[in-house]
Amino acid sequence: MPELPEVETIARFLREGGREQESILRAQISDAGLTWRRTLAAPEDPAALERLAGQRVREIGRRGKFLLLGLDRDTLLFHLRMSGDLVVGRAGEAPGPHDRFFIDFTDGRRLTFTDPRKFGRVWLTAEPQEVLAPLGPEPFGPDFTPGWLYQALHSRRRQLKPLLLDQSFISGLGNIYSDEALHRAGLHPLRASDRVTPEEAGKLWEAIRETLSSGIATQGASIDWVYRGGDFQNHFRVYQRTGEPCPSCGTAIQRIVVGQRGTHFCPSCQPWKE
DNA sequence: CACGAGACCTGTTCGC
DNA sequence: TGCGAACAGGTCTCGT
Repeated sequence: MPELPEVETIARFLREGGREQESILRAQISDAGLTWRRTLAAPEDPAALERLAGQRVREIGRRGKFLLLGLDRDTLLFHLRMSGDLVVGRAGEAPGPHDRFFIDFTDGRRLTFTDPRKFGRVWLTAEPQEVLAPLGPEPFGPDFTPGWLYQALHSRRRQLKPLLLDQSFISGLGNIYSDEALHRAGLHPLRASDRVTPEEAGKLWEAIRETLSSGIATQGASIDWVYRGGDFQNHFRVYQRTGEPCPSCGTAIQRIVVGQRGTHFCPSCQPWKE
């Protein structure tokens, strides 16, 4: 599930609350539990989770695809990878089969990290910047400008699709939103980054922001069993629409594999160029 | 530096 | 109906 809009949606839900659910801001941790060892990326020793007890949630944020819980002395970072999710429930209940990590609060609630495929990771650290350091600019941050994008595209020679997926280039895009953004920009996914013109870079800049904005506005995409609530899957232009007509021109959407990822595009709106 | 393959995992859907 | 193959929102590591 989790690309920038889905993680942002979850962060807002935890911060602002939702149906029947109050914010976990200021909730105080009483206990923590780990039911799948490898889910904890740091620290090495799970016994160190004991230091969570007593700390309160002071801040809830997102950086790229990381969800951050700022505590009194530490930060908890969550990366949901392919199938992770964060849900609020009652403390004391038996963990479900896919629950990997949880923190209990003194008010009787529990925040559970659930993740069927076990790819997700949690970091507990006083230095979150060390985990986040490799990330490229935030798509809605001040560093991400059309001019920056143009020069960054030209500082390397990569195919556009894998480059957009590279979190050290730009943070937050995943397979859905990169396909959607390239379609909006009218750029072929295999186009060489250093061949893009300033005008095309400007289009791509705008397409990335518009695509992510509509994803956030619809509370992310829910596909299969993995995610709940969002509606962006009903607004896909190309993603998982192989053979269906392009919403702009009617041409059949094509699927190719790029960097081992399914890639969807309109051969007419996104023509191949050297 | 760029790229492809394999690894890490489980669950669902597809094709015969 | 059954069963193996293919596929899935991500990222890391290794070899070329």
